[in-house]
Amino acid sequence: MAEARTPRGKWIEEGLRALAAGGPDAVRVEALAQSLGVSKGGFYWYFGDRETLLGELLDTWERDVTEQVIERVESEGGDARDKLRRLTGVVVPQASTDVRTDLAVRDWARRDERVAERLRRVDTRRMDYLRSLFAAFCPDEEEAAARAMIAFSAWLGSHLIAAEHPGREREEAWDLVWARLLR
Amino acid sequence: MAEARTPRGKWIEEGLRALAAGGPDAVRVEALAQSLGVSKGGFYWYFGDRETLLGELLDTWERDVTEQVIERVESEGGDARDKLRRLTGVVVPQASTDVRTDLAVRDWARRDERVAERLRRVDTRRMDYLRSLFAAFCPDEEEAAARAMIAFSAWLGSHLIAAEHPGREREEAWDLVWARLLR
Amino acid sequence: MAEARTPRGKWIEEGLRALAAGGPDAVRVEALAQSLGVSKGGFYWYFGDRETLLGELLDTWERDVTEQVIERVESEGGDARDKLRRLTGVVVPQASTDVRTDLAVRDWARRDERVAERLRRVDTRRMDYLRSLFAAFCPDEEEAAARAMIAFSAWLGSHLIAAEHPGREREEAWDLVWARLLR
Amino acid sequence: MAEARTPRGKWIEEGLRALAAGGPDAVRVEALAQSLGVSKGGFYWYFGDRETLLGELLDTWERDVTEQVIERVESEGGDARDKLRRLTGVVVPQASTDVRTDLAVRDWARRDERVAERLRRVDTRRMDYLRSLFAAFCPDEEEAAARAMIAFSAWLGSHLIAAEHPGREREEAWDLVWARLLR
DNA sequence: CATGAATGAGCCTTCATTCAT
DNA sequence: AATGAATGAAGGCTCATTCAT
Repeated sequence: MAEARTPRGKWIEEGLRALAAGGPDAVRVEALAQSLGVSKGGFYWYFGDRETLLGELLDTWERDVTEQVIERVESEGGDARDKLRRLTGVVVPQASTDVRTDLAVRDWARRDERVAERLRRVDTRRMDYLRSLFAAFCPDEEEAAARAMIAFSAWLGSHLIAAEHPGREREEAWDLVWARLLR
Repeated sequence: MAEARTPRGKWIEEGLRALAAGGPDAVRVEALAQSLGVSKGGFYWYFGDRETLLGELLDTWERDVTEQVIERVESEGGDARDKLRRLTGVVVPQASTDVRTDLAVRDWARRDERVAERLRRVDTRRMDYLRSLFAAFCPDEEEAAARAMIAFSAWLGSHLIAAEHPGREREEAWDLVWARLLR
Repeated sequence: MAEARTPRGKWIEEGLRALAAGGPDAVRVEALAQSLGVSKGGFYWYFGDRETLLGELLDTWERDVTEQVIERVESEGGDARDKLRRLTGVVVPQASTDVRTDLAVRDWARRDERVAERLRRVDTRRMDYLRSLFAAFCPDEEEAAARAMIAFSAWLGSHLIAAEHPGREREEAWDLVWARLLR
Repeated sequence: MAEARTPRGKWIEEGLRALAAGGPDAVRVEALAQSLGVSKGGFYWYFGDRETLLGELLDTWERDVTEQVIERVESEGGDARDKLRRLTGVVVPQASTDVRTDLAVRDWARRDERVAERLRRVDTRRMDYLRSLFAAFCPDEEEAAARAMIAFSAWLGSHLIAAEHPGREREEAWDLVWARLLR
């Protein structure tokens, strides 16, 4: 049994990389093949179809940013505030958990209802988790919900907003926002 | 001299519409022509090539979401809180000020440094304005900066996060967030 | 208004030629373009789709081998026997009425129900006409029907059967068959 | 020495099936392998390349529709008319003697001179046999030749002509034709 | 200004074939 | 003999662009 030179996983990995970098349109069979140093034909051995790959990219992303991340955060213990701090800091050397992948999927969802549905599922799952963490130290349910939303928005916003020198060091401003959320 | 059947502005308008709906890749010369009910010939008369149109779309967007919006908000008077309230509510039947355009540009910026530069300029301008409004009733400068960021993030986030039933009515949660910012 | 260098009709003509020579699979956009001395891209100006061309080839063939042929045969007068003689001899410098086109369509029909349906329509029309001609001098209806079938089969068969020296000159044998049908 | 899991004959059988169903273009190595439930590796073990298989399909077909059929018809005795009746009715559960195979080969012959040559050989052999049978009760040699041709054409035609309701029941009309040939 | 037509590059997919195991 | 994997040559389709009128 010969080992695959370019196993299925490699294609997905490269696909996620491309997705993060350039959105779904950048997930081009030929480009992936070239990045992997193989001929594009080989792609079809595994996937039959570009659509299929795209679907599996979403599958992988979905799993990694929900179950996997939550598990990781939970497994290390600590109180809700610790977990929240860890959550944003989860540095995973995985294309699927790259914020850019998240942003790319969000963009994609705006044009494709199937993706939108998935995103709804994923976001609902994440918001539920976030809210539950905030609820651990926010007596008011509404307050917890609001903080969860701000936290999520802030995470996205900090990667989306391009403003320079917003008064003082950008980083510091976000740290302040974050500190207030954990108060 | 007859009026142009399809003046420059029409192409830009349609271009912005396409950009908002499907991102830069959706700004296809042929598609625009079809939407306008003309052949693409006229397009090349005005723009020479697709890149040029794309550039002008950004020009238009840049002007509309900065100067134009600020002017409009300022011209109607009131205190800073009034202006902030108006800011988010600015309902303009213009493709350029559609949030989706903003999101599309943000996505685009991730792949194109030239767009990123523009976005930096625009975001900086907006953040400055936002911060100045918050500063009007926030004695602490850091606090004003933090609120400005949250406000901007919340604006984007409320259109980006797809979670369903975040505890209670989605709208209400965002209203709460907004109310806290204006406190 | 510039004259099309390669008008729609040219593509159809070339398509029929390819169809006659190699069956539907030989109707390749690229091959046609090359035969016409243009780039394959131009094809899509007219047809949008290979399927569309294929459909129009059938339309053209259908019209040419029914209405057109019958009209031509009828217009020159004479009695039924004259018309029958003319029918087989209709030498038209048109790809659509080339026997090979007929055979190609027949082959195609075996794999594609939509084509089969068309062929049924066409064959029914032709058989009706054939039968009506035979009926003009065959008192017995059954006899006319049988002769029509033999005539049609003979027409196809004479182009399909590849046997050499069937006893004597091939041509003569078919002439004999034909003579008996007109008796 | 284990038996071959998929012996040579299986490939040929499946190949003939594909040929009958979709013509030579449908004889695709991968498709055959899938039908046989194996990978295409074995194919190249036996045949080296597609051309070789195609050649053997023709070999098999040639043998089966000439020697084999004639032998079978002869072996059961009876007079010429009996044999003729049996000839058309030869129901063999073999892909090679399926009329569709015959039609496919005929189509193929139009595009490939090598196949055309084979078909000539086969048709000559069959016509000779047919003529000899008719000659047994047709004193006139020309008459026998004509009937042989009509018989052959009718066999092909009855499977080729798609007309509906040719006056009365299709079947009956062909029976009448056949009856006249045996008169 | 605008149309009809055509070009060519780029991408997706299929399939015969090859190769190491 | 057979499998999993990969190659490369077609061939279909899209789209920015060009050009003559």
